[in-house]
This record gives sequence, structure tokens and C-alpha cells, in this order.
Amino acid sequence: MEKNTFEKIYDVVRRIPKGTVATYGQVAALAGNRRWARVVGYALHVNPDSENIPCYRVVTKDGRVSDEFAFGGANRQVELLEADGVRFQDGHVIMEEYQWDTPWVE
DNA sequence: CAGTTGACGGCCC
DNA sequence: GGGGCCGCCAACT
Repeated sequence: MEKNTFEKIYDVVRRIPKGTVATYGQVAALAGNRRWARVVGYALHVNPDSENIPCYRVVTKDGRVSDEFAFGGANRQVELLEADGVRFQDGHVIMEEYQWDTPWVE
């Protein structure tokens, strides 16, 4: 039984390790197609399980959170990431150091 | 059923 | 380096 696109995305986001961040494109690629970047954003927007889905670990390719109008304020997202051990620089995360290093990257 | 939208990504200016 | 435009796919109205 094949999972729905959203479920795949949620599954990937849930696998993001603590102290690490992933870009929408990264999650999309792991979910099956890297072009789902927008779909990923949409999926997290509906976010049916914000308590189990660390959507705050998902950032844009610029290492920036979604414009400040995220699930409860981008400030909240940054705070959670810092709590995970992710450092920020002028409001953006250091992707080079904290981007999720997926072992099954394609 | 068809059109528009959207928590994005990549390329161009 | 910063800003803007186009393209992609799935979901929503």
C-alpha cells in the first residue's frame, strides 16, 4: 500500500535528527521527488501533528525560516532550533554546519 | 472538471 | 551580494 504524498513528507520530517535542519527541497527529495518543495511547504502548513512533526527543523535553502509567519511565529521556530543545539547567524541557520546529512541522498 | 494557490528552488538581471 | 521571475507538483475552491 503506497503512502500518500503528505504521509511521505511527514515521515521524512519526523526522521530529522535533533540538532539538525533540513531544507524543503531536501525533505522533498527524501520523500520521493525534489520538485515537491512547494508541496512540502503545503504539507507542513496543514501540519496535522505538529507535536510529532518537527516542522521547525525544516528551513528554506537560505537557512532561513519561512518569512516569520510560520506555525506560531518564526521566532518560536528559531528558539526551538537553538534548543536543539543549532546556532543562528543574523537570523539564518548555518546550513553548511547543520544541514541534515542524509545517508541516502540521491 | 478547470483554475488558482502555496511554509520553495533554481536561474537570470 | 541582493532582488525578481519562472517552473514544479499536489491540494484547495
